[in-house]
Amino acid sequence: MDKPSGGFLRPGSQASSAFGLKFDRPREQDQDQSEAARRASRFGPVPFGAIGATAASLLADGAARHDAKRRRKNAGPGARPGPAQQPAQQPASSGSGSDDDRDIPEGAPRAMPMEPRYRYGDPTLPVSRYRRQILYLVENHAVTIIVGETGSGKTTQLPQFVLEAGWAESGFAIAITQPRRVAAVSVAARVAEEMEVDLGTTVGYAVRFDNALQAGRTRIKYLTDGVLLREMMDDPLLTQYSVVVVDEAHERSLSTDMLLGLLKKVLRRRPDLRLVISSATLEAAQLRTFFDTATVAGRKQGSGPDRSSAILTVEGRTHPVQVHYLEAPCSDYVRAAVEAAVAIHEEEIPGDVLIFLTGQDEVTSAVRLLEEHARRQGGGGRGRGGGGPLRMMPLPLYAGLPGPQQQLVFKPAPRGFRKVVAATNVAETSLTLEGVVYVVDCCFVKQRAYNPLTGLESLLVAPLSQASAAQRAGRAGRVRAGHCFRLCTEEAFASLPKVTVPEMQRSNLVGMVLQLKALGIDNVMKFEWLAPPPAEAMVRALEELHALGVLDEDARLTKDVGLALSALPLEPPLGAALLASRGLGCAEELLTIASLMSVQHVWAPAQGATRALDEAKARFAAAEGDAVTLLNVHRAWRASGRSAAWAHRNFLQPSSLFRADEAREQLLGLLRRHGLLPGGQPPPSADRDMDPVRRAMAAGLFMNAAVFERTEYNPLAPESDPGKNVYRLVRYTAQKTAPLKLRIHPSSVLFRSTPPCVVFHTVQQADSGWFEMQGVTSVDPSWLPELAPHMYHRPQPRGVGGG
DNA sequence: GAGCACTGC
Repeated sequence: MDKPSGGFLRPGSQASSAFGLKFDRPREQDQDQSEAARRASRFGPVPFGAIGATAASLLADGAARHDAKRRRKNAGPGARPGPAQQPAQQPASSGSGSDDDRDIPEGAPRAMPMEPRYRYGDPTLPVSRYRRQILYLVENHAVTIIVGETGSGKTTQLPQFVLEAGWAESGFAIAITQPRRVAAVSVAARVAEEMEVDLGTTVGYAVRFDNALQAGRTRIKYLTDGVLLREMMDDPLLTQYSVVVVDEAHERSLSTDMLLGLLKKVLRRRPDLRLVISSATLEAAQLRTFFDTATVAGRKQGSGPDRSSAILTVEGRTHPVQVHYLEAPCSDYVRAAVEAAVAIHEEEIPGDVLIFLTGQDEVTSAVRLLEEHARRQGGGGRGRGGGGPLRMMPLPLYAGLPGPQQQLVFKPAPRGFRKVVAATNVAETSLTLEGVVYVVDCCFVKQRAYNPLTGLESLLVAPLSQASAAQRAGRAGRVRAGHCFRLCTEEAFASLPKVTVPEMQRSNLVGMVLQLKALGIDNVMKFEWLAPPPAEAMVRALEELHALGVLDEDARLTKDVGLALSALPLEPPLGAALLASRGLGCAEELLTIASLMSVQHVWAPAQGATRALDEAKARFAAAEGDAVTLLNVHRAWRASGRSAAWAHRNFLQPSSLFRADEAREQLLGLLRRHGLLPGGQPPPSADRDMDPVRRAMAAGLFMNAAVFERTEYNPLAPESDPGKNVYRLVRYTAQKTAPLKLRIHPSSVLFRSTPPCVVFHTVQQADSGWFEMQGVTSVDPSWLPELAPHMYHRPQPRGVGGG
């Protein structure tokens, strides 16, 4: 590699280049700030950030409160518990000096300075200045949207404000949902500490497999959105909660979107319930529109809160990040990212570098290139201002990385070293690295895509959205002012989508429709979606559920399969396989297989040792395919006494195996509780006969049945080339263009064999366009019409069937 | 010939 031509970070220089990468003059401001500026100019001076609530309504504070109280009184029993003590009852401290010197209209109420009577919370966080406004809005609006930027403290403080205002009295609790379990647990712990209570008393959490709660005592409850959805199955109106806070709603995950749609329904029935949604800027307006259209019975009667949702913007506490773009597009972003990182290392003052790439593969090769460079340079970073030469310490980071190796990334770099972390999207939201000052962003992301015509879900590399890019850039501003290098031109960046397409619109909806049906929502086509999924995707989900026996001819949940499946925390096809296993006498085996298949990262990443990984896999490999191989793995794992050392020797991740064990226990318990397996005796086992196991797999995964068609040879390849074995989906697909080319994924134990008929768990689309089947089980094609008569026997009604 | 990130009574 060449020496950098230097200085590309210095603002003011016309343009700069590093290793042949030319970056434009840096932008003055980071995304968020310019967005804030635009917002301000569009809306005029924003009184303490409140956009949804007019200044007039805020000025009418006292009167409105009085009205609200009267209304509540008239609402009769069952009405909201209501704040006992209203901090907002304080007269507006208009014009008084405060810690906020923004331009506030004369006479408008101002943020109240922290007062000693508030016991809870951290008054130094930006959100604390908005306590009074937040409580006002929560009191008076059914829905409050808090646009809280990173570091505003909303996640920890909001529930404390609401608690102290009396919303958790008379047995009510406050729910705060998180998209990730680690977040739910760690935030709960932090809030308990802030409030000086034991975790699991006043403040608790609930995530799958784990909770710290005391019924009747826990007032602030952090939970994953999935857990809240599950709670709705028993208690559709969420009667134990007076306030539900949906955090990180802008991520627009499948379960967040579903939850918001359901909460809109709940609000109609429960005028006493308050919903607080935290979101990033770009999504906030859409959320407001969604909730504004709520027509409410309660309002006609003059009870209940204002149905127009309110938006409050709370600034974050991060440092500015300068954004740099390429002058000309690059053709290989992995190489370009490495070159940029090297240039930063050699030219810039200390501070860690975080590189965003799309996949494990890219991360591994970037780390390899960085290591090569580090070796060649003998550690030659200048590290201006660092005193002495700084050496580069390249590290990988992705979700499948075993725990101990992930930990390396979180340790501060040893003295004299600069960490350069090559990461996938984990580092965008799930994991936070301290000490990052430079972000290099390839501006692509690997994400789920769903084609309702083929009914196949796969992972594809797609251009990043501007919103995600802003989030990635923000990772450089946590400790001090930072820099973000986007590996695209500014023009190209401007043409990127503003926000990421919600998962709802690019997923298979089978699981979600099942859950809605279980909640008694019969007409799922009419459900009010925040982002309506494609009609074809809905139709396909209904067809699949019908084929699985979950829905009857009238699209109602069936008593046996439908109700049972909705109780299981499994993808419907795996759940169906588990249910089928009971009749086939192999529930013992299917419990194991379903658990392992629903846990990620069972195998450790090869990290160069592909041979060794293959050999390890070969020790468990079964001719029946990957499901039976997992069964063998689990039997050997148990025989080893669940030894972590044994797992490591066999390229298995003990943490994943333990998680699968937990899932297995949970599933077994659920089957027994619902009378689907008798208690007090072990589940039926097929022992050594794997035919029932394969039948059970086919009974659940018959949608994904494929038959061997032909071997395709590449005319240019040498004669020794084994060619590619082409499979064809058995079921009909609505895709009218070229037929799908399916093959067995190289990670499958069946990769080198050619079973005539298989069912698979997932499919992956390779760069070459091939769909590669993963989690493959060889089955007998004659089983299909037997096990799935809806799909493989009946004449085609419309779109389904055939084969 | 090789795995984005999550989640669930």
